[in-house]
Formats: sequence, C-alpha cells, structure tokens
Amino acid sequence: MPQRPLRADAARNRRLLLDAAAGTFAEYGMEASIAQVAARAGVGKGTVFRHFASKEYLVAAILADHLDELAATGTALLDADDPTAALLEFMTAGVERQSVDRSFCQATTGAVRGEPQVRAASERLAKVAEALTDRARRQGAVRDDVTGHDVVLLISAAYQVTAPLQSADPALWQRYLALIFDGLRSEAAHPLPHPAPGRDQFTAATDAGG
Amino acid sequence: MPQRPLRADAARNRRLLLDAAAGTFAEYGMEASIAQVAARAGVGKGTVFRHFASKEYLVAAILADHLDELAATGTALLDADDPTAALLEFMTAGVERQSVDRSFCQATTGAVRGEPQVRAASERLAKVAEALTDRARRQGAVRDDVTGHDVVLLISAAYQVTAPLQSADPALWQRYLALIFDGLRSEAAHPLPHPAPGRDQFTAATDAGG
DNA sequence: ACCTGAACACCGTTCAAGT
DNA sequence: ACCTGAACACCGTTCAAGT
Repeated sequence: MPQRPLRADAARNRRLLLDAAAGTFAEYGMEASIAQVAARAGVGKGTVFRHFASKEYLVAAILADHLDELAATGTALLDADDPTAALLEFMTAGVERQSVDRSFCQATTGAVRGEPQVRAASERLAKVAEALTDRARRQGAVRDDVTGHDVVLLISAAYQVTAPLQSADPALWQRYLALIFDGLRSEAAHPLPHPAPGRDQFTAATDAGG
Repeated sequence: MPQRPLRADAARNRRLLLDAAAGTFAEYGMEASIAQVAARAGVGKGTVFRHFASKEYLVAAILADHLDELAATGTALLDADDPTAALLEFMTAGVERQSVDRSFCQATTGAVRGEPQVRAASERLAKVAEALTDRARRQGAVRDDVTGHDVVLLISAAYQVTAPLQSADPALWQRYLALIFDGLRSEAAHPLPHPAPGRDQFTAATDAGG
C-alpha cells in the first residue's frame, strides 16, 4: 500500500521535512513549532500538512524510523559471541538513543504509539528483541517468562525514569538499565502476576475489515 | 515561607482550583485547557494565574499533593508484618495511583519535576521509601545498593512503560512492577555501573542565595 | 499533483478596570 | 488584596489561489 510513487519534488520535500523535523524535535522536544520545522526544511507550513496529517503523525513517522534503526542494531548483535552481553548492549543502545533525543521519550509515551506505522515498527523491533532474548535465555542467563515485547517496553522505561534528572546527571540511566536488567535474570525470577502483551495489544483497535 | 495568610476568598478559590484541576487533569490529562479548569472551579481564567504562575506550576502543585499522599501510605506501611511485602505494596500503591490519573504520568516526566515544591515532596517521599527499603533489606530480600530515590524513580518507570498500552490492558503495569521488583532483590544483584542520585540531584540548579 | 502563505480557531498568559 | 474577562501572542491546521 505505498500508493503511487510521489512526484519528484514531493518526495524530496518529504525527505527534507523528515530530516528537519528529526533534528528540530531531537533538540527542542515536541514543543518545537511546525513553523520552525518548515523553515528548517525550507518549505511552507502548508507542505507539512500535505505530507503528514498532523504534528503527531510527523512525530510518529520519525519514531518509526528510530525504532527501525534500533532493530538494525539488534539484528547486527544477533551473532555476537556472548548472547547475554549482546542483549544488554542492545538495550543500552536503545536507551542511549533516547538520551540524545528529547522527542523520542515524549513520543514513546504519547498517543503516537497507536499509529499503524509505529505499531508495525514496534512489532519488527520486538521480533529482533525476542531473538536476542532467546539466545540469552538458552545460555541460562535470562528468565523464561520474558518476551521481546517486554524488552522493548523496558528500554523505554529505563530512560524515562531518569528523564527529569537528565540535566543533573546525564548518565544516570545506566544505573536503572542495570537494575532493570537484573530483573530479567533467571536468578531473581519470581512468578509474574500478569501475562505479556502480545501482537494483539500492539495491533488492537484497528483493522475492522480484512 | 508561607507568606502572610491568604484572604478568605483567595484561600477558598485556591482550594477550589486545586480540586477542579486535579479532577480535570486526571480525566483529560495535561492537554485540558485552563478555561476548562477555571469553569469547573467557578472562577475567572485570570484567577488561575493569580494563584499559579503558569499551567505547569498548577500541575506541579497537584503532583506535590499526590506525592505526599503516597508518602502517607508508605508511612502507614512502616509497621507492617512483612517488610518485603510492605515495600512491594508501597510501590504497587504508587503505580496504581498513576494508572487512574492521566496527568500524573505526564507531570512526572516534564520539567515540572524541577519545581521546588515537587522536589521537596519527592525528597519526603524518598525518605519514606528509604525506610521501607531498609526494613526489607535487613530481612535480606532487597539488595544493598538500592536507595529510596531509586525506589521512587522506579515507581514512575513501572507505570510509564505501559502508559501507551493502558487502554488495551489496564492491568499490564502489574507485570512490569513485578519484573522491576525482581531487579531489586538480592538474588540477582550485579554491581551497578553508576551511583544513586542523592539529595543534590533533586535539589540542584536552585538556591543561589541563603 | 503539489506548494504556498494568508486566514481561522484555540489556548496560555497579561492587564486595566472593577470590588 | 483579589477577581474578572477582554485583549494579546502564539501555534496547529485549513484552504483558496497559484504553478
């Protein structure tokens, strides 16, 4: 469903907008204005809304890109020597990515996550996370009841804890990622009171027709 | 520094505003308008800004109240029979509180947390958390290197992970709270790569003069 | 088919006029 | 000393006019 291909100038503007928006939002967070983004891209404000239904959708498109980049990082780690270290490294990359992007954190929280684009990217990311988790699990280091979706969600958690203290201590997230990671280890595993979210949770509330 | 006491009508309006705002923001989140809050309180829009420097400060005042309520809950748990269960119950109460208040989560993330009022309440809450943690630690269930501040921050984390999936599965936070709590147990404790935040982190960037 | 910027609606914040 | 609502500035979004 990639419609028909965009006209050359439209495709170019779309790319310019995505790049400008990613830079602007990373620096100023989601409270940066559309006018600011349009100016940085060198297009009129109206063009933003021709390409993206709303500011939220624009953020969603960028978030989806970021998630796919992280998925690529994860895929590369699939043939690392130490599976457990690889899983930790994957999560570290994810948290680090957020720590240099003010909008990443805001977007992960917001309603944006409900957009099909973002859900699809989340799904791809969760698959990679699942593969990484599986390898670490086979090594005996990671508990049985943890899924790829869990890992993806906990990556957000590790950063969001420290977001408000970020300016005071930019590396604080390392502490909480380590604490959370210890919760994934088999040594401390206590039964979980609630089932993991599944494909359905991420895909819910859409696709009425088949 | 509670200035001189407010005039009777002003004190009454302030209370009406806090109540109206807490209700409105809990239901609609921080994107509810000031006009909406003022109408619910039965005062003019201008009155809101006479009492609170900005919308953010209003949210901060409410957040501080919520934190103090949670601190009270924690204090009550200090003489529970099972210290470890008490710590978990404390954290559960905190996450549950957020899950029924749309603005709580947003406020915890935002710059609001930097306000002196909120920092002071956080500090009080961290002290209670520290006492609860200490009891559980003496029982041998909780690792040595975890502080009250850690516990407070992880309470936010546990909920924020699931905020975007809240509508799909409102009880999902229970899973992540359990996972995170397992990370606090002594069984899985691996050395943490970064020191805990201290009083200074929460109090930073203010009080130039004494 | 796409771009543009003027126009619109909405909202946080200010302030002159009231009590 | 405090309240009020009209006025202001800003911003997301729309759309008629252009190419």
